[in-house]
Amino acid sequence: MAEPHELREKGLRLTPQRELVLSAVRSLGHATPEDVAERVRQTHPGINLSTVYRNLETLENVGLVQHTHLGHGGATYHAAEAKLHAHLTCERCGVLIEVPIEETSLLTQSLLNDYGFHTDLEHLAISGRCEDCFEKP
Amino acid sequence: MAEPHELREKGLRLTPQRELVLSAVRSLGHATPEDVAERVRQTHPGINLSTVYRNLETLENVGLVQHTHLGHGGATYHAAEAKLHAHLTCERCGVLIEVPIEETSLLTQSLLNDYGFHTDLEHLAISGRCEDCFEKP
DNA sequence: ACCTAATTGCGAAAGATTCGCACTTACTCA
DNA sequence: TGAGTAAGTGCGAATCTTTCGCAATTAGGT
Repeated sequence: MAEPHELREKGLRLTPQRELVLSAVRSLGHATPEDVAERVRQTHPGINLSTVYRNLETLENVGLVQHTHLGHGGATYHAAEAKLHAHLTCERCGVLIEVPIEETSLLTQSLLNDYGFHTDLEHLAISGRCEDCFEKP
Repeated sequence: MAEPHELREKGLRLTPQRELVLSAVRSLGHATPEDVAERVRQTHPGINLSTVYRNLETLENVGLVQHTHLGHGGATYHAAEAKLHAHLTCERCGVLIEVPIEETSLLTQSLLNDYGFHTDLEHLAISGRCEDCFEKP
């Protein structure tokens, strides 16, 4: 009667580290690998950063998490079951705005028609200036 | 009657390295700092990578070049006088498609209306799958 | 309980970018 | 035209992020 754990259903071994990485991503929303590691360390201080990286990759491969590039270097991870959304990031203050994917359907439709390009707005953020930062130059 | 050099007009000193960096960016189109360095080395073999980085930053500050994030780590630089365009990058094969900025005006308009967000599509690419890569999974 | 392959920890390596500092050089001005 | 000076350069080291190899550990099947 043991209900199969969601990780096992994906063919993954169930390790404390892996569970903690997954739940950290879920509770953090958008997080860098470093953020995730920090959160996991609260309950599992010894976790190695490599392990975090490897688990994020593994979890992404089975579709439980996703990463997005918000601008510079690092990727951020979020749970895959979160509602589909595009990301707006302010170049100035870094604030992150989530936008329902429907908001962008006119664009993705025309890119498809005109260029045969299948847009994936989840993977890369849209850059710009938020209202506040736009006003004060 | 010495006509002022464009770099001098921006208040910058005119060094061989700086001129070469600028002309490398102009002739390369979209280039990483490493690409730029390689090109500059053809005429100025001794140039240091730090110098390339510093000049790219300087040139960007005065508005002669711009950088764009195409996806992962590195930024790429292009001349600022190039026509305004958004960038589509294929996640799979990395091909880069340039799209006139008007193509995206419906999106930027609605992001402005709905979120007060001033979109800057030059700074971050739009990710997705090109036609070829979409067909073969 | 036992075996095997997956997973982890650790330290090193790789790649990209930045920084400090001493030396050089483009430009200013007398 | 010849200093003087501040910007710019080269060099090496430092950072930061991410990846890798390998030996030790451990989860899950039998």
